[in-house]
Amino acid sequence: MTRAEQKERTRRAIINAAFEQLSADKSFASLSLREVAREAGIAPTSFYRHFADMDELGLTLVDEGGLMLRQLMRQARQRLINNTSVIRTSVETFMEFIIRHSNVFRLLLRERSGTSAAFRSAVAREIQHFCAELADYLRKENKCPPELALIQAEAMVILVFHAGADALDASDEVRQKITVKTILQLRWLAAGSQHASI
Amino acid sequence: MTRAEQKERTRRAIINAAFEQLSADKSFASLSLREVAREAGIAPTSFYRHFADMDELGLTLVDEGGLMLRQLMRQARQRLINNTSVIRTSVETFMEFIIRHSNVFRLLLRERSGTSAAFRSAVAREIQHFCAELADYLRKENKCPPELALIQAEAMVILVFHAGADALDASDEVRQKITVKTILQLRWLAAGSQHASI
DNA sequence: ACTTTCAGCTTACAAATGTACGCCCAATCT
DNA sequence: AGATTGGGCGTACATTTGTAAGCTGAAAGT
Repeated sequence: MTRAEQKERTRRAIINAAFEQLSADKSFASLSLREVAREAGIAPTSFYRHFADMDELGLTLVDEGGLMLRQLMRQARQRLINNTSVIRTSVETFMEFIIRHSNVFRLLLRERSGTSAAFRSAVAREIQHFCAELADYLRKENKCPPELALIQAEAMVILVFHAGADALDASDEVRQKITVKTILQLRWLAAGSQHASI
Repeated sequence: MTRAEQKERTRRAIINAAFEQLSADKSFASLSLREVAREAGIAPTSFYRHFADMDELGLTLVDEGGLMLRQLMRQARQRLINNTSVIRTSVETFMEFIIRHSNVFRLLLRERSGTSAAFRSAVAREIQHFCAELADYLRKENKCPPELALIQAEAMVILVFHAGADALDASDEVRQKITVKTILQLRWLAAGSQHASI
């Protein structure tokens, strides 16, 4: 095995260990370097061969999380081809994401308002992408004026994100109700912005 | 000075010390018992004379923060008497609150998605109050069906909360833009729910 | 007047953490 | 083949943490 391969392998081990340890009761801030190293199966000091400190690791996690989110969006758009309602499909896809990758979503959710400015802006950037692409869609579909489309998209993303946060701790049944509720809220927003622009 | 008075006084010193240390870079979770005790001017072990552990202190802080929020709402309603727009007044009052008590707002914002289930539900309860009272207002004012009013209120509160989070780090100018944007979003919601119920 | 209560203190300790330093050895380079 | 590089390790240390145990003195109770 080449040296670069091995290095990349332990780097992934560290990243995976960190994602693994994140949970409802454990935020990234409460993760210690030693803990991560232990889970990754390396000595504490070996950590520094890959990241300067925990912050650097954290930013990597946020980037990867954002990437997953964007992949989710593309997945949702693909589904749209054979389906009617944008809003319903998007919300349902999002809900599937937070079930499958709840730790990733929790990371984004928490660091969005966390103590590190770098983390906050990293998450903000990822969400920004999310909003921009949705706004693009709204412009084409509903012919909103450009700035209004972005404002509408932002509101929608906020509502979906919050719904996801609620759904994290909920049972399947409750999650279903949250989904329905969120769809309703998004439709109001869509209808309201249409109505107002006339 | 009576003994009970003195006890209450140091209890407040602890609470104030905790609020004092909260900031953009310092979450409650990153606060240590010793740190709080130091700031409050007592020995670390004396802390236990007032709270069983840091969690108990934290829940007290959340309760006090929620109380402040409800007081804010009453204040907003009082203003309404001499004013026309509910939405504008509410958003502006909220913005004033997060400027005056940014540490309190940050606490609620963070613990809403924090690592302690007890904290999360405590914050959720406070926000619930917020939503319920707004829903009440919407029912009377706009004659929405009861459940729809609550759903609308929840969406509005989420949007205002998020706007507050954004405004925390922003300049006066940017905060003004956020305010305008949020008002627009809330009006869309109001219009959309009216439109849909017809 | 005396006893009891109890907020606050000092001392003490075990556990965990970040990280500096230096060794080792296999992959890589010359 | 020999020299170099660099990922991984063990040891070590200073800090910080939560909290247990026991003392003190003044307020409150009798």
